[in-house]
Amino acid sequence: MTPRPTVIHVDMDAFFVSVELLDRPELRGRPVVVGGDGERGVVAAASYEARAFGIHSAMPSVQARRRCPHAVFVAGRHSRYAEVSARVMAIFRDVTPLVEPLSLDEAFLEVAGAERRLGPAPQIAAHLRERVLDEEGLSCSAGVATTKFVAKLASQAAKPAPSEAGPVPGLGVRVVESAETLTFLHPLPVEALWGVGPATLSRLGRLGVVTVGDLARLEPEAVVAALGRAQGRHLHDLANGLDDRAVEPGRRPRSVGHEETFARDLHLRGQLERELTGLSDAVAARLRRHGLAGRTVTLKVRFGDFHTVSRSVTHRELIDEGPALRRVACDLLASIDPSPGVRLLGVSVSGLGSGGVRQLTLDDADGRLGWAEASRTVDEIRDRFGADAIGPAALSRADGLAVKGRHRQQWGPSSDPPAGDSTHQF
DNA sequence: TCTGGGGTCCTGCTACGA
DNA sequence: TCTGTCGTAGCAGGACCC
Repeated sequence: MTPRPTVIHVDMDAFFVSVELLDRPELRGRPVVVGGDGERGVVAAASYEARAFGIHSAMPSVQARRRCPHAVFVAGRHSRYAEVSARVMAIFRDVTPLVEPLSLDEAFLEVAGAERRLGPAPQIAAHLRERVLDEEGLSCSAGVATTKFVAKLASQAAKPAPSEAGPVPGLGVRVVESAETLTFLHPLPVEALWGVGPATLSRLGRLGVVTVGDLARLEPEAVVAALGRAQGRHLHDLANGLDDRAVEPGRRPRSVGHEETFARDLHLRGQLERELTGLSDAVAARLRRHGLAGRTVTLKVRFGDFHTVSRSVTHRELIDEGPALRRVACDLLASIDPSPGVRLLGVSVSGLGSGGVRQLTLDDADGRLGWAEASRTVDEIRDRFGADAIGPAALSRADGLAVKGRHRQQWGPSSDPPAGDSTHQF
């Protein structure tokens, strides 16, 4: 018996832009770009009107502005998108508990268990679209298939298309029956497969692969020889419609990190150590919010020429406090010469476990105040007054150098960094 | 023509203990 | 005691995704 399609992939249409248009309806019908507006900013999302000018996400903002000088640039508001996303995900969970969010604006749903109540999967997909539109005023596209990756490709096939005359509505829901899987997949360009980026595309190109069908027809050994064992087998399977990954609700994060590109390169170790204070504080706060702590700390440094290095160290103790994390990060920074100019600095923590157990704290170093207690108090203040209400005193300075609210802009340094600050310090 | 920030996963290398 | 091998963990880098 052929399997029925019961996996749904739902993808919000131009999500960040659509949320902005909810709050600023006067911008409807205009090319709108959400993202960083500084010289080093990038586009996070573009309206279909902006896409008609060739603007797409991850494009440098300066390039987007050149392509469409009359576009409206809007700074992103991550917390607002997260808030709307949570309500959309709640609608999905109302239909099935088996929801696997991929990002703020898309998720997989396994609906086999909901079909008796709500009808076959294509009907459920249409029902979900209606509810998201009715309750949140947002449009989304859905793909329905027997496997996750085909459902994802199907949702892309259901999306609206940009055009100079405005967006052309898509199917809304695209269903790929089991028997239809290969005829759907094989004409697609091979880069449509999840996991084929520029580097893999170029390697496959050397084998004469252009479409998914070309890849499917190759011997698996040839693909493995070109791409390595794991990726080669995986992509060859996908090209043949094989994907046994299940929808996994409630996946735990494997790492938590924070990184920041500076408005201009930093050359002095002291400047970088100061930045590490803010980054470590932000990472530690997020770890605690999720009830997590980690053993491995990784420092990422990108130089002005885009050359990027990382240094990591694994400790016995779990870390979830800013000062302890900063100390480890500064130790890692000591092995790097910043004098050529550092463009980006990042701190991440992996090897995660449950937080709230014995941790590496400043108490170990100098026997003073318990930072665990101070961290909890900081968390409570942020819960009440917002993420920027309190911050490390080391980040308070008057020269405005490369400092921005850790929780404001996410798509590159602003062209107009916030001056001064009214936060409490510690 | 210029490349953000949040992640995941894989590979190759090295160190280390059995 | 020395040498080789194997498995594993840690580290660094790269590719990819949204």
